[in-house]
Amino acid sequence: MIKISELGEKTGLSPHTIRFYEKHGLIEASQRSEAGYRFYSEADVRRAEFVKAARSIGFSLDDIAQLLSIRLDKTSHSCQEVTDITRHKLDEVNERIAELQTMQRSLQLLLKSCSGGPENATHCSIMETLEAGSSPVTERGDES
Amino acid sequence: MIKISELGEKTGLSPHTIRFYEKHGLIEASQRSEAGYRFYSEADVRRAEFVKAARSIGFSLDDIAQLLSIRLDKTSHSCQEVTDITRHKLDEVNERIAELQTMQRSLQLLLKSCSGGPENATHCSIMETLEAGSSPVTERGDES
DNA sequence: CTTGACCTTAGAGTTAACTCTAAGCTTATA
DNA sequence: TATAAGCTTAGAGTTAACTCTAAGGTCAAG
Ligand SMILES: [Zn+2]
Ligand SMILES: [Zn+2]
Ligand SMILES: [Zn+2]
Ligand SMILES: [Zn+2]
Repeated sequence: MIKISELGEKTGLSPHTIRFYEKHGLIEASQRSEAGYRFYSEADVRRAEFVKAARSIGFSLDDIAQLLSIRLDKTSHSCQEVTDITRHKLDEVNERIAELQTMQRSLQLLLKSCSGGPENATHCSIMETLEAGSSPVTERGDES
Repeated sequence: MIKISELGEKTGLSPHTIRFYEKHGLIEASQRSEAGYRFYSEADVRRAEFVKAARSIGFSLDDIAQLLSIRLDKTSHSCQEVTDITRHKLDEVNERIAELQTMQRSLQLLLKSCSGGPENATHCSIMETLEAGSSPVTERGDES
């Protein structure tokens, strides 16, 4: 049985974060001392490590709550349930990457168009593009 | 001179958002009616469109505040200042894309390892990977 | 018996960019 | 002159995942 700071060291989570996860039902201390100190078993540590691993991959706390409930009773949950959660997360990630890549292209085009030199910004093509009200990537066929 | 809802139609921003931007110094109504109604000039519209364009590209409100102060007096600001802001934003975007791509690879590997079928999750390789405490991408050379 | 490190709780603060609510005033239209 | 649409403000709520604070209790070492 280890205390919260030791669990923190083992998992790389801060005691604050561990308590926060507990409040959200992700982590539990299977024992408390008389004074109320949390004590964690080996199984508690494994659960906390599971949470940490899932978090590192990018799962949300809600996703993790679902994965943990599957973990608690694997026989009554299917691989499909697990892949559904995973695929859904992957979809979100793909969507976000696509959005960011659009920004990336816009920013790269802006940078390519401007010298970046010490001359004043009177004729800066970045400013001009923004003033034209169009993103440099979205600028396809707006008027005839 | 147009009212706030018309500015909203022209820019695709809601009146709420326009007032929010005003509170943060991005947009201003150059006139108010006696009753206090905001009235926007052509120049105000162009400024709002600038904000909208910059926002669409992904600039933060703080970035936009800087770009606007350059726009107000282009002769005393350089192209370099403009590219600095743009490059800094691009760096952030690139960094975020890299993080998301790491997640993407992890999630893809997880999905590849699991059948996703209706069998129960007792031997689910996704669960096993998470229980091993390692992300499937970060799993290089941890022990000897 | 006194430090000092660590633990407890409830609850507030952080970040970004909105988004909405309440309560009341204005304005155009029928 | 109603009625409805639209405007005003201040301020609260939203989201996610922490992060920190305050005020106090516990415990091992010297
Ligand atoms: Zn289920
Ligand atoms: Zn330039
Ligand atoms: Zn400057
Ligand atoms: Zn599986």
